[in-house]
Amino acid sequence: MQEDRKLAVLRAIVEDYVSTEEPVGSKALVERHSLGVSSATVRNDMAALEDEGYITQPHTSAGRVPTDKGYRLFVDRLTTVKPMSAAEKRAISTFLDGAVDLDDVVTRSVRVLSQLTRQVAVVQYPTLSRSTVRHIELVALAPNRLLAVVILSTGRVEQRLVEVDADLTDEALAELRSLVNRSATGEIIADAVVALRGLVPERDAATVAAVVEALVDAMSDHRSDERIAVGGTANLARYGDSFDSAVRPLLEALEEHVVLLKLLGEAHVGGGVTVRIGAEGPYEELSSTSVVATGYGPRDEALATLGIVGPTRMDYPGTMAAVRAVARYVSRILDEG
Amino acid sequence: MQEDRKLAVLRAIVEDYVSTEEPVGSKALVERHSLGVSSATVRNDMAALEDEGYITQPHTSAGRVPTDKGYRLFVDRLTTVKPMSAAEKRAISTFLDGAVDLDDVVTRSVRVLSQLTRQVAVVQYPTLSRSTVRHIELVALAPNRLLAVVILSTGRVEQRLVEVDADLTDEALAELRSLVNRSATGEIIADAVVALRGLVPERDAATVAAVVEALVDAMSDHRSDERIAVGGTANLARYGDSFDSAVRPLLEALEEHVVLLKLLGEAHVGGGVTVRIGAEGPYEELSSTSVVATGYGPRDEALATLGIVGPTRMDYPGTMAAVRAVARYVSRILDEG
DNA sequence: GATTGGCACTCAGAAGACCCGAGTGCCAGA
DNA sequence: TCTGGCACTCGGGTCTTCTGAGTGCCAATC
Repeated sequence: MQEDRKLAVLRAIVEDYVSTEEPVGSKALVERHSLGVSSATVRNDMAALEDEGYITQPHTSAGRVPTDKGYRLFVDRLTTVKPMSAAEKRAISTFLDGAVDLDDVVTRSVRVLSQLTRQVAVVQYPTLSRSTVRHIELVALAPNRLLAVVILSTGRVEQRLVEVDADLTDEALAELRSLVNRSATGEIIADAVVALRGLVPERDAATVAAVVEALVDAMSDHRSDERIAVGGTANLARYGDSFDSAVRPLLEALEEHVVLLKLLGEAHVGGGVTVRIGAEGPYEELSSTSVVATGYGPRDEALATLGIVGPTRMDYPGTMAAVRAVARYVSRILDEG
Repeated sequence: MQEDRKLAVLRAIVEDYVSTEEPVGSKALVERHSLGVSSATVRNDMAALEDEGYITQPHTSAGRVPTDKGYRLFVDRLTTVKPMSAAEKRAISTFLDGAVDLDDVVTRSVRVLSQLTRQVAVVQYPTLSRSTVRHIELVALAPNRLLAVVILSTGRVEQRLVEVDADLTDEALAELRSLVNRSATGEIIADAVVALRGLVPERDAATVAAVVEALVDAMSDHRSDERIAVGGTANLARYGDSFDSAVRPLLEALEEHVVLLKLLGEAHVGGGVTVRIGAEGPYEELSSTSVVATGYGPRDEALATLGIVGPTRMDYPGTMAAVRAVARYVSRILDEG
């Protein structure tokens, strides 16, 4: 028995099952793929593949279906990520180029990704942690009330209202503004927080403290770390069968951004596309869903993660290509912005 | 035949059908409600109600189900919006009080609303159109690059990057800043746009024009008008039956924010809760979904709309109460902020 | 005139019987 | 090692039967 033919059979099974959504039998296989052998031979190979745990039959006298292990082998060894067509590339870049700000980039990424893959797309907003402070602005809204705005290198803008006890003159505000900017501008978040906390004001101590607290709060706000955009949920309607078992927990996971972040979080920094198949992950309710994700960010720093969530029965090569392509374009845009 | 007993029968049918999800028969009705008459009498009433189009039977020899018209009558005449329990009120207010900024208020509203009603909640971000400009800030990021930040009375902050041809000195920037603030601060958006466009700069005409364009763009940006938060989609899993016919179009509508806005848009300004039942709306695919919505905003200005989307078969009194309560609390918070 | 008990009628959906054919495993022969 | 052949399995479609909830209507009663 030839080892590589066995792999060819596995590949054929995965491809057929993904496109037809039905268990594939030996006869159908030899008809649709030119394997050069008879169905009986294929049956022998299939029996071997089943012994090794790569495929399984839902019931006797039915065709075979890939197992998680089978998909894993397929993804790891039988897949060459096929490049996107020129038209698709153009579509991605022109669509993303139209974005007006960071939020819009994320929104558009979700959209393009879900449309390309026809799956549920998930894009994490760039995290604060590695970005640097570009500028801090203090705006007086009323004599005893001001708005602290932090502008980060990623283009993210965080704001906080600050109530102060003593009324501030414009001069005092200007002085304060330059004070905090001297300490924080150009620093990465963590250092900026330390520098701000270490400030020893000459006067207006209470006011400075209040402002610093607001700034620190804005910078270390975990809410923004956890911000996530989800799109393409309408694609869930294509699940059709297995509604309760698959869609319900998935919808719940999509609402629970913490869960989503954990799922995405497994994506490695090293530029590659990470694939988690079915029950490989920690959530047994999501045992029939896969995650395809990758990091993105300017200058190949993986500031955040994006990807898609879909049924284990999905077109992995195409999906991986789309995820990778979108991540690259987004990264490039962040580079320029 | 007594007219008010007929209405009591209709009410009983709606209530039973909503709770059991099954067509209700005459016998079950007299058992569960103390109507004081026999099932035969109820049958007569039901026949009359059916003639008038308030109820219908899915097939002969099945119980009755309310029609859209039946729900409409129920909502209009048989419902007294029951007040929320003290505990629920407390839950709403404490949860919403924890919000740190406008976006957070919206996010939390969606969450609390979907949990209270166990439906899909939709909250529109406060529109710009009626808000006023509180302050404009210009921040130099580089000599020929600046960030224009517009702060509105609703607490919304819009920002735009501006590239300018000539390098700007700090003095020139300060002058420009005070110029645009003199024209726009305190004005409602529409007037501010006119004022800014009418500026005749003494020098740096190209720069001023670029900044003004960015500001106008930020203020009249329809994207923000159309921003919407959606939550509780996991509740769709409870639809169970009628998956394709109901959930798919609904998921699509939830993705298409324009459609959602139209649905919500029907909510009147006049403080009341608006209910659109089934096919009353313009989208025939959503003929089995209802929308319960109301406006909200500070000082009873309806700046935006919030509400829920769910199956026609829903608990209208409870849902209407929840929508109203959340709208009130959000309005109050906007009042204070 | 409104209400009620009685009764014949209807029909969706559950339960069971049946059949078909796709697919398998295995074996003997090439 | 591969192939053709053959007996076997069994999920799922189809058809039939049966049951009971629910109806409509009528004559009797209040």
